[in-house]
Amino acid sequence: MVERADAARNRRAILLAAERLLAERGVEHVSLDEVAAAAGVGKGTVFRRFGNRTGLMRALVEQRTMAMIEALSDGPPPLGPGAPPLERLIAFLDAVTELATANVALIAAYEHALTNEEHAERSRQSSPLYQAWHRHVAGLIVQARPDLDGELLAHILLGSLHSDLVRHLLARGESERLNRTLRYLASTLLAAPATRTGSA
Amino acid sequence: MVERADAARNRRAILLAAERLLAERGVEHVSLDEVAAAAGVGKGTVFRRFGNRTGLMRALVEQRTMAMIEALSDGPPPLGPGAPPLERLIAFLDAVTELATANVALIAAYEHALTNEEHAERSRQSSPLYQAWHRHVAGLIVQARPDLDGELLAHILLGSLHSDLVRHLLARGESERLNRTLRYLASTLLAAPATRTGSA
DNA sequence: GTACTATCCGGACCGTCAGTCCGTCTATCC
DNA sequence: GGATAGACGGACTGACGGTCCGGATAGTAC
Repeated sequence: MVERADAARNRRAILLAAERLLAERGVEHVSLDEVAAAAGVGKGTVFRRFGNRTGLMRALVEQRTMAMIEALSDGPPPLGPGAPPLERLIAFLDAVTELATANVALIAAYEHALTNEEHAERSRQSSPLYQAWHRHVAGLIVQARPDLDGELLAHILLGSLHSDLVRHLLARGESERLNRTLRYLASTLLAAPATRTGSA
Repeated sequence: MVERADAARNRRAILLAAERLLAERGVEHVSLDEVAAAAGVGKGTVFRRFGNRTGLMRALVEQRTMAMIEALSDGPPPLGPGAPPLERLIAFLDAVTELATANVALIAAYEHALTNEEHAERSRQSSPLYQAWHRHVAGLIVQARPDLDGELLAHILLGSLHSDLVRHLLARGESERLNRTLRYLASTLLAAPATRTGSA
């Protein structure tokens, strides 16, 4: 059964209203009651559509990141397949920094909702979005440097995009600085192993 | 005026109860009502002592980290002053990994409480504990590599201790793996600049 | 021991919010 | 036009963080 027209209309209205409110007030100052009111629907409708607060936030974030995720596997290089690992990694970091920068409020809302979840294995790492990103980065690292712990390093790299830090930097208008350091970090890590003790 | 004996007794009881409950159930399943009940005091007492949820969590965390923070400036090398930067950095990462590993529940509780705070400049980065750590790490990086963005790299390094990730690794009994990769990362970063394009 | 007071105690109370429930309404299909 | 699956909305619930204040008590002075 296809989604009824009124349902589709309401879903759009809710997403739109949520996005607006989230941008206007902070993450913490938007209740689902308000979202419902702003969208001109009942609260029940919000929950029927999105399950819970996290569901709504996830829908918002996915809306903004889907295109990029698809470009990772199907798009043109260097983001998509075809370029050497370091180039792809840098392209990815650029793209993800830009996304994170443009959507701090949204991502903060999503992460926050996640950490408030019940389920044992909540937490950032278990969200499908994060997993897709992580798989990608870990894969690239391992391709270039099979001797490293790509999986863990990918977590650490992605960790620097925690909305906390991004917000901190954005508040001072320094998102470009984040990007520069990430690029540096990536190049240093992927460079051919130096003759040095203590390799991983 | 010195703290009254009953007040001191209650403070200890509350800290103890909170710690126990936090370890038993998860972060999200401990309300201050319960802490009060478990400590055998009224709820008002908890709030008078610690101000709010965050205050209680902070007190718990500080209890566990004070010793290490003092060792950074006053203890023997390599943790304290006297050893070369890389050694000190590695000693610090060892110490902090151990702390984070041993106190995931506590730290998760603290971070979570922080992100629920009202104030604009909440967030991890603004807690005094984090700032002390950050200052230390950033200082060491700059000492060894004045050409790098030590401040930001310090954020990224510390970011890998976000309780999220630590919990993720601990759940699989791999805290030693985290430590190994951090050591590697630190050594690579602090190594003398290679002849490479794209330096920060 | 008594009296006095600064401080603390406890738990009833409040406002807010995520999430549920169910009687009513309506888009869609025939 | 009528039947019905599914959507609608908003009152309701339960939980929680935080406040308040009348009553209790540690500490002190004598």
